[in-house]
Amino acid sequence: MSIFQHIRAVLRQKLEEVAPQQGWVLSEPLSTFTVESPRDPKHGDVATNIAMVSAKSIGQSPRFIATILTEALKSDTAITSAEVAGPGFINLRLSAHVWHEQLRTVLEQGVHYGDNPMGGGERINIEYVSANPTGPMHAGHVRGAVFGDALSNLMTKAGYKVTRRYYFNDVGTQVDVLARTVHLRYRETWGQSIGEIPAGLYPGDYLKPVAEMLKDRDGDKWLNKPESEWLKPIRDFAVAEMMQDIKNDLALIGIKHDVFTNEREIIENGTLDKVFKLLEDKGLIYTGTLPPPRGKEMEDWVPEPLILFRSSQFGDSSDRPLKKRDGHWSYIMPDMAYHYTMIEDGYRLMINVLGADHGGYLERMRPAIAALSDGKARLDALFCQMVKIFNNGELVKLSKRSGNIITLREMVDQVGPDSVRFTILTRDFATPFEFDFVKVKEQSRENPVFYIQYAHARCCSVLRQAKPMFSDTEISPKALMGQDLGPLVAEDEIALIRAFADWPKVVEAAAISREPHRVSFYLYDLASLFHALWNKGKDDGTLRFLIEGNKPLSLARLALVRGMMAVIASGLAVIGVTPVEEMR
RNA sequence: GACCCCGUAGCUCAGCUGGAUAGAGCAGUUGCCUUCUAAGCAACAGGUCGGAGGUUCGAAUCCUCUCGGGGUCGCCA
Repeated sequence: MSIFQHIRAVLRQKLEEVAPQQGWVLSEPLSTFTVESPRDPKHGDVATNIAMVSAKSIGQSPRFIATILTEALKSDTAITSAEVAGPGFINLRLSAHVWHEQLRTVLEQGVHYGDNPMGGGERINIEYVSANPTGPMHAGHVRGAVFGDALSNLMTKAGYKVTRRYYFNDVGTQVDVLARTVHLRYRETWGQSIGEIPAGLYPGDYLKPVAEMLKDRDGDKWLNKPESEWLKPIRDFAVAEMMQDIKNDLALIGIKHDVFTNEREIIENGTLDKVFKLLEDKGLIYTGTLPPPRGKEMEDWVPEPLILFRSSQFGDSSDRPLKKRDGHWSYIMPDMAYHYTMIEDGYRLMINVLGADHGGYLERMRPAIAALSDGKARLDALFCQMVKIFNNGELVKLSKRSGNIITLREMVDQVGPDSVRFTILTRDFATPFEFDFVKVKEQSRENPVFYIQYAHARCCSVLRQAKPMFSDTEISPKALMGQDLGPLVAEDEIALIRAFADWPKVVEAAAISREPHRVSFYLYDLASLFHALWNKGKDDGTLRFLIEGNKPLSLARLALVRGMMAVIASGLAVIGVTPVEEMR
């Protein structure tokens, strides 16, 4: 049980004890009060607003209730002082012993410290990136990619069994355009003059290597053949190559998916037909004509009867066509089948990380999932807001059409993977993100991520110093757990342990709100406490971690250093950054 | 016509499900390396939290309205 849970239980118990004596009637069960470590250390180790929250139902002033409670609390052995403050807060100080036990817990659990059981081992699916294989990873993909990856780490830490999934469309217009462009580049490799890339095909040079590989594999086989013969084989080849490129690019920032699901397979293995039949059997499909969309000029709008899904029965603003006028499936049909495979597989929660430009997706897909799972499965979408790229204050217009893109590879080459990840993960995903290439490059050496890594490196440095000092003593975390931690009494030392105690709460809150950036800020604050402590040791020799001739104190402080390393490592694992042993 | 996101220091952003004097980094000013790595520390300066109402012990946070910026509203993906 964590310190906060313990205090919580004590508070509730004391209140229930005191209430009958005072003639208070507790009309509702108390659960909304908070128990937290206050920002201002003057406010004690732990603060609670229980008196203020319960004031109304009790019918007494918050300060009066708080005064009664503080008297009762003083009998608890973990609590050394309790006082009323401000409008009715109760500020508690806890015995050093409580904090020493907390540190032992950290040492015992290591990188698993902060793991939370809230997920209960439930399998969830997190889909992210999911760019179609028609071009390289670029700046626009990076945010969702890093966010999705960190969210997966976070949810794993919070006790979920996460499948990291990439879903891509390898059917339809886009991949046909890909194939045609590759064929053009292929002709180019044979010395044919192709001129400018025609409008409608993909510009940029990135398909040249693909064409070269095609030439190596197939020779001149497709040179003078009609499109009907080469379209399919070249498409399959190009899609496979592009997916490989994407995987390689993602690996540059440490991203690896567990499962790749593609549209073609879902169509070819009959899942799509099965889903269609299923909806038909449920009476959710009919033929009808939709009104033209609102608020948008539609020049080519032709009212025509189409096969529709009754999604308005499930909260959608309109029914949705499953087939286009030309008879092909509309994109939502394979997507519905894709989600059906996951429902069949037992997933009840699916999280999709999308760009803000996919705003309408959730409204369309949720009804289908409700229908296909009889309301048992749920899709959540997290919309990462747009990334605007600036170059020294000037907005860079990115467009795939003109071939003006900044690739993921360029970003990583110039800024480094850790800085890229950390910069993205110090923003709420819902906040529009301005990424100034020049500034981030300039600041890459002073990126806050190094501040955190530096704290870890300093810990390692202390350990290196300690080894010769204590050549006869084991200084592993497990061994240090058994040390007497009594010498840890300094205010700043206890403050650090207090911060350790916050970590599990940060994990939980971040997981509930799906906000991995909270982890970044927590780690930064933690590192700040450590650096301050370190520098105090420079001013005052008695505060150094290792004190020559005082082994009990040094070993106790080594335990603190080990604890720091464990929490930093535990947090950086969520961010996806490796803790370093030294800064170079 | 409807929906979503954002508006906090000169700049980039935090502010945990309503809490105590609104925070950090960068930029600016000033100190600190004979001592575990100065990629660090300490301090100064910088704000009508877009605006107006409301809810209550208490609002940057919740509600309504409003202004500004971005996104979406297709049989496109």
